[in-house]
Amino acid sequence: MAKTRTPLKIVPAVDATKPVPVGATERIVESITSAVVERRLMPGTKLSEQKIADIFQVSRTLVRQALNQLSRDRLVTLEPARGAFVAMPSVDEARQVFQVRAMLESALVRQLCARITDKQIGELRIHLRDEAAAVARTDVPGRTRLLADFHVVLARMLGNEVLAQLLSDLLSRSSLIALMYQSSHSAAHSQDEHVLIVDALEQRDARAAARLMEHHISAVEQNLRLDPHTADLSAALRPLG
Amino acid sequence: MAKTRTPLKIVPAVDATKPVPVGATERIVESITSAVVERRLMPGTKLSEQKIADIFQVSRTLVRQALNQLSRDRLVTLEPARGAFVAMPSVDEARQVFQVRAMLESALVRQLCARITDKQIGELRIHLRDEAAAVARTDVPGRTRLLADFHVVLARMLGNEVLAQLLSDLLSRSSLIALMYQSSHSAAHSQDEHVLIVDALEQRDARAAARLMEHHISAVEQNLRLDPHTADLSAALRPLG
DNA sequence: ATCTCCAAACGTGTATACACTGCCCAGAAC
DNA sequence: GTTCTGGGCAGTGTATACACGTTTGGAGAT
Repeated sequence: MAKTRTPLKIVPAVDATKPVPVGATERIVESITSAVVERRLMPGTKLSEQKIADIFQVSRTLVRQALNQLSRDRLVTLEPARGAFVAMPSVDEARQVFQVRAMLESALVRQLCARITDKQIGELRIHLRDEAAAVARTDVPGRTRLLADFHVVLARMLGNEVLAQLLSDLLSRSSLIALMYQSSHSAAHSQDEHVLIVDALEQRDARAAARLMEHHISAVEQNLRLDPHTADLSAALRPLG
Repeated sequence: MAKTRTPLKIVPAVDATKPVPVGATERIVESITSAVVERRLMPGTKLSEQKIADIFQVSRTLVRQALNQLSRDRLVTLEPARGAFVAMPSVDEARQVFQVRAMLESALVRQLCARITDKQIGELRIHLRDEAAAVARTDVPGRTRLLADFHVVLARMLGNEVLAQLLSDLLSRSSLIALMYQSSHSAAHSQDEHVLIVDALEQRDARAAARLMEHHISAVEQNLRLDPHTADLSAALRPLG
């Protein structure tokens, strides 16, 4: 294994999709989060403080702050006196994340049916169109972000920022999980299910929307390589760092 | 207003109820969290880095780490170049927290009915007894903690640590909210409702358990001084720091 | 040739130093 | 008397220094 190739594909946040963070710490957090979600950083990768500090031209102090935040988001794990690594969520943790998502999001769409406006339906249709486009052109980072954002957009439509924030965290973790236990659930399939959910919302059918959402999340989870040869996989991935 | 009285009633974590944290940062986080939950720190109180550092006999570095963590938990707010303050959740935020709790916890008890064991019912009964005892002897910190822990214990019984962690955060925030918008919902009343929920769990009546839990959370929320003269109250509390 | 042990280097954990921002109050102008 | 201005001070924001634990590479012995 060539040790000389650059292990860190973190670029100082030239991400135009989000409002550019002003604080140095936030910029680092955003960059690493993006790098993980967009599959440029593999689980288990060591995140050396000094290397990151050099990349961002700041001192280790700010890097440590960023890594601490990321560890609270469960995107990186901090091993005492050993360093920070991109998290490797266990199978149990993966299942638990999806269980919580199912709880939250089925309740979310159920309540959303009662108060969603036609204008909001229109916004969702636009989002679905963007998703389909990203899927069609095989834009992996773009489609990953859009498919995740769909769920956050729903939360925002409830007008509940607390919920939106929570779901945002859970979706980042879901991305990491999907990355680790490579999903066989095609993006196209996910996108189809999103359409069905919006259809149910448009018809104000709370029961159907909740059922479809639960089915969607369950489908994504079932298509992870969790249940089968999980021991093999995690063992195979262990010495990857 | 006497400016000379000590504003910080933080004691270096001699809390025997939880497994004592080993790390210095964790100890500080735990102490401040306890102080807030147990009503020894009022919302809006300034948390000076140097003063806290003196109390815990550590450098500002570790205090900053702790304050950063606490700000992520929304228990303190960090105002740039001004300092850290005990958070003052807005009315909107309060409602949103309770809405999310209702979503999570109704789903929680619904699923718990299917798999709860008699042994776990027994553990819950013991917890209820402790609650009742704390209420009876008017042990405000103790009863507050026990009434909140009830919900976390339920989450743990589902075997979902992710959910338990999430709920733990939401309950800390709920405590802060209850402290700020002084609840008229008596602890005794809350305790009674906990008993009813366990009764429903014992009978494996998912529908009833969910309904009771939603009612319970709604009751706590309704008894906050949110809806009425909210403008007056928040204005009155503003210059408290 | 392989294993063990020691030492040096690397990297993290904590403390300290310094710069800079916002706040408070004194003093002057109106 | 009120208001605006400027300087000093307290406190945060970032960087740097140092101590300690971990890892790694090699020398020696079996």
